[in-house]
Amino acid sequence: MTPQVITPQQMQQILQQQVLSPQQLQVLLQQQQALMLQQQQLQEFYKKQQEQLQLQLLQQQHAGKQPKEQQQVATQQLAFQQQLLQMQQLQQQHLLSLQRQGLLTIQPGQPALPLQPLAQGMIPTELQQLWKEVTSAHTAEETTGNNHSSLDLTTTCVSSSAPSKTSLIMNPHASTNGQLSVHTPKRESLSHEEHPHSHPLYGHGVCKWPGCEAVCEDFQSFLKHLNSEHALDDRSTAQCRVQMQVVQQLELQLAKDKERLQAMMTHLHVKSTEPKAAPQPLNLVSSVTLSKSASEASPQSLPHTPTTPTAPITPVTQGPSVITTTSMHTVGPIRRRYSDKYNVPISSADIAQNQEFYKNAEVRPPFTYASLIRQAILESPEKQLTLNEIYNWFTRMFAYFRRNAATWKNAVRHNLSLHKCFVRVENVKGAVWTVDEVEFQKRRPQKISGNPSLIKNMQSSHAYCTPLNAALQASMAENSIPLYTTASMGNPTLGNLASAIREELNGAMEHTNSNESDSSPGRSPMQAVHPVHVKEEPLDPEEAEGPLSLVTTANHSPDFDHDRDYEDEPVNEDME
DNA sequence: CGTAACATAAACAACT
DNA sequence: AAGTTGTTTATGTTAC
Repeated sequence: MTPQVITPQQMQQILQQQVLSPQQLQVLLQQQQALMLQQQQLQEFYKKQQEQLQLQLLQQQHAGKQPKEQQQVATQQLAFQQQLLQMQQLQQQHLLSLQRQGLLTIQPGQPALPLQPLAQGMIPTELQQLWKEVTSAHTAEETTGNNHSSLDLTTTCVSSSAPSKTSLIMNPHASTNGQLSVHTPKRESLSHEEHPHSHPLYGHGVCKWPGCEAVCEDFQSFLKHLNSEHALDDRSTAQCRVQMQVVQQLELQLAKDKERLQAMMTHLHVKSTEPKAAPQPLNLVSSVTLSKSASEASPQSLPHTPTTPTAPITPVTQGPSVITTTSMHTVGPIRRRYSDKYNVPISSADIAQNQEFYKNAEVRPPFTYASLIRQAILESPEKQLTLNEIYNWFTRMFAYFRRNAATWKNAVRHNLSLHKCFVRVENVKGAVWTVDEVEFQKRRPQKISGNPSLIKNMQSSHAYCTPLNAALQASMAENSIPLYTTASMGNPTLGNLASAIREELNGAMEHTNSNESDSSPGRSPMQAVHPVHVKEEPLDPEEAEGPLSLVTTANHSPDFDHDRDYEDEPVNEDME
């Protein structure tokens, strides 16, 4: 199983050279919309057929179930399914073409993970750089009215959260399918070519910048507004980023719906025409470049093999199970080395979400050893693990750590010893390691480079604002905290985004809290263990400091079976 | 450029 | 004796 992942480098390439180009973004959006339309047509078509079938079945029943008629129905069904498949193949071709253009970065069934670095992996400065490029290109083309429809997408997206009666027929969880065809992209694109005064961010006298909706009497005033209100600043940059993620979200949604369709057809016994057994991996490279050890460890992972079985994680299909695999202890800092540029902070939700991915793909997790160790310990029922149990957690949860055992085990031990936040507790049978949460939080780096005040304002409001707004605001606020694309969950889209964002925001708050409270007293009393061996520490005067909220907020997803088989089945560690 | 955080390697001791 | 566990030192990388 060769993980199909985009290397960070590729991501950046894509980001810098392709995705963010206004023209290409436009193309992407158009195609996206076209796809959505297709999807809807497909579904409607499907629905009709379904109704017909049912009708016929009913008639048959009344007529007394003659085998002949049943045969007829069967053939009809087959024909129908073939049609469906044809359409789907069309769609797939479309997707493939998108990929070839570098515009589409995901595949149905593709892991969510590779996407995240794409969106998240931009540090503010990079983003600004990119944004500069975009805006310069944008202004250059503004007169020709070229790029467009970002908000269309947004609105489309929003509307998609309404339940679709179409999909309800087959799947109560289906929520987005039929609703996406709000626009006819062709018309829009045409009008853009022809009317220099049309602008993707301007429509119906309103600025369509996400979250803006300022009324602009004419195009001129709109331009003025655009330049004044949406100039290059942190906010706009963040909003742009959010928009990217909205797009990604939609892509994921599409992938998911396709898969759903697949399942539906499968359910209806369409085994004959076996469509796509495996989603074609796009020409992604497994991210072996994440570290040198990884590259030497897995020399086999080469791209260009579209035959590779499906990517290990398909959170798209996995539903909530993927997410619930970890309680939401906020994972700490992220690894910096090698690829840190491309994956800035990732929340615990990320770790949870991508668990399936890391379990199977030999990709180096972007988290620090300390974070992982802590995660392992916190996941345990007793909040304590022996060294060996920690090892086992590593190997169980991360394919990457099934190699080079000597190296990373040493690192684990080293981290355990080095960091004050890990406390060794003598037990009846040996010693276990626990986490001093306060220490851990203390240790967390100041990842928030943006304006913390904004975040604060955010917190009060984020809970109830619309998901998209939440996304925007959150992104505005964080600047360095990613909104990850929620690729999983049965009923995804914005709701998930919202929760994801909430999660992120909490993370953000934690960051700020821990920063701010660095000088404030109040240590968490939660340390119930009795460290036998206390590490010498400088005993800073400000040592007493404890963001209590950190501890309490670290509990987002209670419905997690903590120790589902986590008890150390001896894992095959070094399998090299 | 200095510093902090991190990864990695390795020496070494204590223990099993 | 060999492996495990834990501590410590050293060095290099990266971000800030």
